[in-house]
Amino acid sequence: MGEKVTIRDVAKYAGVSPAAVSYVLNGVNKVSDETKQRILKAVKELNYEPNLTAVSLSKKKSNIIAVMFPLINDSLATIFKDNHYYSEMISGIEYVMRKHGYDLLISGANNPTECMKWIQKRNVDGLLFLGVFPNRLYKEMKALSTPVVLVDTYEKYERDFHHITVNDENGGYIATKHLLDLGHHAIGFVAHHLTDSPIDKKRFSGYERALREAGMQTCKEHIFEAQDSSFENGYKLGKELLRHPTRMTALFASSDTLALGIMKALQEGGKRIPDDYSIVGFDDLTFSSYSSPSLTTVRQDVFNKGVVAATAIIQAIESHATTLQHINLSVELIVRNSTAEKK
Amino acid sequence: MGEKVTIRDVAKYAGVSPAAVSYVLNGVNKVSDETKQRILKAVKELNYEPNLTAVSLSKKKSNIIAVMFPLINDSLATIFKDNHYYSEMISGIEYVMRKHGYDLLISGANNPTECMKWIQKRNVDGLLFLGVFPNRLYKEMKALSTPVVLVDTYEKYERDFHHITVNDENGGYIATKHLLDLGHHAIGFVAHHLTDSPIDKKRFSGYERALREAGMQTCKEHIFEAQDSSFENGYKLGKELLRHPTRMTALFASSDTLALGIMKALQEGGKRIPDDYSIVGFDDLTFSSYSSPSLTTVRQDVFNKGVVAATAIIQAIESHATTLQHINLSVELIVRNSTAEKK
DNA sequence: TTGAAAGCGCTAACAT
DNA sequence: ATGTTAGCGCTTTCAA
Repeated sequence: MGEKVTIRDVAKYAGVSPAAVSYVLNGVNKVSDETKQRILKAVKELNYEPNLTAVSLSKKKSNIIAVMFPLINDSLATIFKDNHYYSEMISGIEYVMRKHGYDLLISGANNPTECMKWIQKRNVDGLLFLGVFPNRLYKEMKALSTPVVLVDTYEKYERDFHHITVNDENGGYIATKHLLDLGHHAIGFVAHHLTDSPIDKKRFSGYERALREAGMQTCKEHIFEAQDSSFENGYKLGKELLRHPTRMTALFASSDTLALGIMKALQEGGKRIPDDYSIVGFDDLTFSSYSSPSLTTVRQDVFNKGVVAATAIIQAIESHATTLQHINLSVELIVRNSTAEKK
Repeated sequence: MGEKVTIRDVAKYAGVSPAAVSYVLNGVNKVSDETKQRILKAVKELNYEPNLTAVSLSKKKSNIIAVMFPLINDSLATIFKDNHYYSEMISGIEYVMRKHGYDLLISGANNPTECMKWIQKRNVDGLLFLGVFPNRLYKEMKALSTPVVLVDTYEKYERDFHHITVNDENGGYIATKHLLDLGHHAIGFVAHHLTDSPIDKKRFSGYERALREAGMQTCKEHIFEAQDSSFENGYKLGKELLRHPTRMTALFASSDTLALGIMKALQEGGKRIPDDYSIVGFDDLTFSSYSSPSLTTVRQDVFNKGVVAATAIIQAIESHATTLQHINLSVELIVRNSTAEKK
């Protein structure tokens, strides 16, 4: 194993210069067909594999793309653990990267300075930011010459980065419309963070639009914030709901995990879903169809989102085009058993 | 941004040689305190960050650890998507690696040759194999000088690699014992793959042991294979169960996802959990406590498993010790609402 | 204690 | 078409 064969070995073996080998390997058309064959043969026989570290140093290109997650309590734990969502997306990202010869580095980021340093040191070719980071981070990022693709972030940064989003406004709209069509009037909206999260804002405006079209107004008492997208906070919120009688008969939650947590608490409190409450989630995670009752939700194709994000960053890296990409993916309503006509 | 400051710039600025700077940065005690301070000052003022690619090339150490997943249908999809389990573990791994200055590369592997090549090319310092891979892969891996830590693989490779496991046999035992204690006699066992999966075999022997101690025999009709750990296959199996009347009153499934899928199918078929069937899962994923009913399961601390695995690989890399580590983590039974006394 | 210089393995400008 | 050579940025041996 230790006997690493270098480009020099190949060159010697083929009776040519290292440069010639490099040319052949990099598709530089400077070598006669005859020697080319000889070189290729040597490569094969010696089982030569170029050392990517050396290539990186020389080309100043690492073929590594980093996927950054916000850090919570100094670890990816919460985000990763409670939100399936990201693993599905990473699958999509990995798939594309592997096909294109890039490797995928996973890292948490919170401190902008640390993050910037790390990017420089590691020499990554591109960055994918999944989720929402502290504002300062984005600001510093702008100074970066490395291409950045943002996933799930809004207008604020449109001018500075590529980004991939889904049609959250429409998602909020169709979810709410569905509930209205079922005859519900008092419909709650459960956000993660209404103030911090651009995504939630969008979903909320879809919710508002649907109500408005139905001639209704949003009502303060029907808006809730869970702080994050965990089951647990959904559950807590559900318990809270049980304590305060309300005229609501339906809820639209900004994520499936939240919706499922709420549903659980409500059920434990003796409420029946969908008889007492209709519930709609957002995302359509795998297990949302396996809950009891199965969850009506706004589906986004998360694997595909990963594919699109990875494709975008690779394109940004390889094309040197200066135009920013802004891709907005569509969503669709999946009606299952957590929603029903208002009694 | 482009103006990358190199070690030479620092040296010049401090009026010393690049070597001196390198010494200081690497804690080599060869520099007078006076110059050391001068160098440190220069580093700070120029905001110097060593280029890790160059360091890698020079030191022949990348400070990158790769986490390998088996590829299914050419993507991580299934494994990642349907099994939450891995995301929780990655959180643990990332946490430790970041603390120790390693970066985490994620990659799928199936073809052993490709995999080996990739490892060499990328110059990774260590490998973490999550899950079960084709036999050929392990065989080739042995030739590798790079340290490898296996997670969830058994005896077969004990002599060749470090590995982290949980006490699966005991898990199978306590799950079954719990069911027996509740008065169940006909207890089904649902495996992923009984033949291929060393984990399932262990869990199965725990199951057998409990039965044996209770003076019972395992019964062929009570053993099932789901093929993988997806909800979906659990669901299918549940549907199957509905079609074939059985005297079973309890089921122990080798993963939570499987258990939840089965539960769903059974519920849809009008069966009541735990009244008609008691169900026990394995893993204790976050959402297992949020199902209806919440799932009784064998808990393993997956985040911690990641922490332990990462710690082991780093130790293997840095200590050059030749003794193989074999760490077996404990499990515990979490009794929730999917199990009850036999009526 | 300090520094010059020879690598690490590859690429690319330049010369032949 | 092919080879020479000077980097890429850092480490480390060796000499001063």
